[in-house]
Amino acid sequence: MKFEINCSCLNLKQTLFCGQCFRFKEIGDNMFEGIALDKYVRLRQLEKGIEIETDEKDLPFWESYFDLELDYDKLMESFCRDETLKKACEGRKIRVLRQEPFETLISFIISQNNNIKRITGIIDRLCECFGQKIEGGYAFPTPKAMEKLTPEDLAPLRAGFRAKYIADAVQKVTSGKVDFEEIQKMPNAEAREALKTIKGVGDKVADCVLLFGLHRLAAVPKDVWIKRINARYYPDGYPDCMGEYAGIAQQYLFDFARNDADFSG
DNA sequence: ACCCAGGGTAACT
DNA sequence: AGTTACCATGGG
Repeated sequence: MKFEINCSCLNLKQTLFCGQCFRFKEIGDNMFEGIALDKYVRLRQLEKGIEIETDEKDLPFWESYFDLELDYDKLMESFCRDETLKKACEGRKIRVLRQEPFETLISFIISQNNNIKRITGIIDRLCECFGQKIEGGYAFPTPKAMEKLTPEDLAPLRAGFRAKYIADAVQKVTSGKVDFEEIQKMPNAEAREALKTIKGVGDKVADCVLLFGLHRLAAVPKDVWIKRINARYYPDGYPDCMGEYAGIAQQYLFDFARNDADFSG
């Protein structure tokens, strides 16, 4: 069934392809399809919102996924008090999605020292090999479905040295040593340390899981692009207007750095 | 052939 | 505490 949703600040193309999620494709003019966890969806960009094509029972899932409750107009107004951030927000309507923690963890372990195109390919193969077949493709594999996998079993993914990290992450999650419900109760610094007990998870990947998987909007993953932004524009730290939403600001700065800002010199 | 990619680890000073 | 080689793979 198709549902029209009115909402501000949601450009699908920008939101789905800004490096926070890896399972969507553009299938036509302003048309997209993809899978999150075990749910397939088709999306269309409207002038003042989006059209969601999905089973009626899954509509609340997708409304939550796009975090439609959060007032981005108010946020943008605040961000624009900073000159650099104002430039970064110009022409961008990106929402930070509410993704599932395990899928986010595995995805961003794969992301380390890697590029978005290849990350997407590895995740595609992961889902085809170990995920359940569903309408439109393959679900992201559950921790249980991956429980016994060794790094050798993961060889078909061609994830390179990250295979052993994936295996350790699965082991920590299935054993309960890493428990997302417990981590969600912790303050940011403590939650980050808990995630870092996983092999191959450092500050950056942990912050990605906090921001994209646990919706901790103050978390700022510092990848190479954000480091360039920080060195040039924020050598003395971030302005107050980012506040508790610095993670969202970060997503605009990241896309700005990759597409608009000139870092040639 | 060389360099880089939404980094982290281990082994050094 | 701060640097550095190395880790697989694929694209420019």
